[in-house]
Amino acid sequence: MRLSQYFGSTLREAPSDAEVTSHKLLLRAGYICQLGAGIFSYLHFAHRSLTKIENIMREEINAIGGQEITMPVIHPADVWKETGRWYQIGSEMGRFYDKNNHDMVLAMTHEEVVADITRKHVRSYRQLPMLVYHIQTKWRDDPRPRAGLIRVREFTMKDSYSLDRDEEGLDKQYRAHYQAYYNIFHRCGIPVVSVKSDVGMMGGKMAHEFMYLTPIGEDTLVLCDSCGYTANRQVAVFRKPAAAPEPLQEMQPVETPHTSTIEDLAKFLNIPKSKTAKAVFMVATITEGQEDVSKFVFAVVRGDMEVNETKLANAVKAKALRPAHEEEIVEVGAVPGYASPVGLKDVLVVVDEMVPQSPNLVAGANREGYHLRNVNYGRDYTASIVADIALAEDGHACAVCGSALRTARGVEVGNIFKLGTRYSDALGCTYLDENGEAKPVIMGSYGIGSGRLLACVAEEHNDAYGLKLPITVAPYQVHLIALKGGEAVAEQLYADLTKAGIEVLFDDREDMTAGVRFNDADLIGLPLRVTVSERGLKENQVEIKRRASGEVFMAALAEIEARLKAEIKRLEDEIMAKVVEVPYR
RNA sequence: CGGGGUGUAGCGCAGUCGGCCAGCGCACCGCGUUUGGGACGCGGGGGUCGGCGGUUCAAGUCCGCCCACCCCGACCA
Repeated sequence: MRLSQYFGSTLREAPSDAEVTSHKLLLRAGYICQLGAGIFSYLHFAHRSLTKIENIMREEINAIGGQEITMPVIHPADVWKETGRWYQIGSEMGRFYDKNNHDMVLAMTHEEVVADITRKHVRSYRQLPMLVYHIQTKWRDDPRPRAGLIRVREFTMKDSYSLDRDEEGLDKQYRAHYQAYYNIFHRCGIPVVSVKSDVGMMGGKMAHEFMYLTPIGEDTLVLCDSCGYTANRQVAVFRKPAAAPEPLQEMQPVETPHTSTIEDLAKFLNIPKSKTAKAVFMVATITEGQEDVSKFVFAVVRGDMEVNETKLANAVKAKALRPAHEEEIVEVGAVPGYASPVGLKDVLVVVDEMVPQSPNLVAGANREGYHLRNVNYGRDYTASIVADIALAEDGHACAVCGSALRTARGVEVGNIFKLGTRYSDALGCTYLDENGEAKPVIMGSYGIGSGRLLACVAEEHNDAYGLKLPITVAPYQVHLIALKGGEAVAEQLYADLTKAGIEVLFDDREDMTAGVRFNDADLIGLPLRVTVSERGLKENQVEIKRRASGEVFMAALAEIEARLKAEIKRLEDEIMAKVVEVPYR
């Protein structure tokens, strides 16, 4: 590729819209061009990098038995109605009508379509197990696209779907993906950690997310450095400190003016926050039969903890959960700031498992300016549900080994789900087993967003001058620069090296100073730079620079092809050394 | 959806107490000089000032409505 012909251009300054590093650099280096919120064109550099990333995914998924297919981007709504997701998913789904006024859907994922193909073609246990995948455009009308390619509305995803006869088969394919995903990310040059995660809108039983750790991440992870426990904070468990047993005391009101927060209350009564009960009010949307109903949820955790809304939503099987408005709180008879379940009726009370084990807590009196001392679960009130609904925080004890947990931010670059029979049941995917008995196909689904992955690679590999892409992801291997007096030789090198199978980007632009060329090379971030100049040619040499380390050395013109091939091999070996087996957890 | 911000040339910005032809830097075009880390001189081109409506002798500037984009939150396989 000749840089003079590039469709796009480098920018000295990033557009003011861009805030995160990967976004700024990908724009400035001419990789991407934004069309609308969360909608991008991928110019040739990005296109080539994405192709490389996608080919890595192909290799790894092929290696575990995947067969590549292509499924449509536009679906008739019928299949989505059959699985119910047409009704469950809100504004995130792109919907429109075709010319006959039929409901249509822009694909946001492909479980429905895979299940449809399965019910039409899979008959016998002899056809299983099966693994199919495709690399396809998705549309998710995210409420808030952000951070360049990190969170977009239109994106390309590699998604695989496993079909199995039984749980053992599913588990095997799930674990195969687990390792294949690590391989993919390592080959792209980014470190990731896998965490246990919530199943969300996919439904199903078990899921892992693959997280690239970065402060710009929007998920919070909980990690144990001691035993390796990792989880998305949404589902993270921790060992809750047991309260010392003590005899139950008699419940009695206490006047506590201006203590509408746990902080103030603990200070006013001079007790630890763990001796109080915190009330949190939410309104849940719960599906009952065909209908969605709103339910007021009164959640109680110990005062030293926060409510985990995902855990709470799962505990009440809610489809959605939002904080209650003040009027709604008053309506059920509670007093904000001084609330407790004591004395309330006909309210869905969810209590964290720690609360019944903590005797003699201070809780609200449902009366402005008053609390109750020595409130005890079972004696003074009961709950509809007792469950783990507490949020894991920095310093909490690891549930597995007891060491202190740590939180970190991450970007979800991939996920794997054990779906089970949710889609098979809904769409009627069955096979006949050896006994001629019809059984539901067991499914799994596994996704990686390629654009988001590219953004994370850019986020990981850059410096003040620009990108420093790994050889496996960079759009070209070599950035060839001709300085004054080196033009003719550079032309020849461009032809020779390209012919030798080396991917060369040739800066053949006229009337550019050396500074501009070097700066653009640093910005675009190819792993190797070759400079041909009068100065070097006097000694029959050209200069090679390693972008990642900044090392510079001269090479004889006659040996340049061999030297570059050796450099490329070295860079590839460096990456492959990171591709190792990762213990499953 | 709630809160905040921004919209003036391809990019970054000034101009916003209403007042001539709307400016600056970079980029772009032409000529010349330069050429190992974002050169210099001379000469150019490029704007429905986000849109619509209003106030006014006069609107980039004031008022109203709308749109787009960014950030925080809600939401999110």
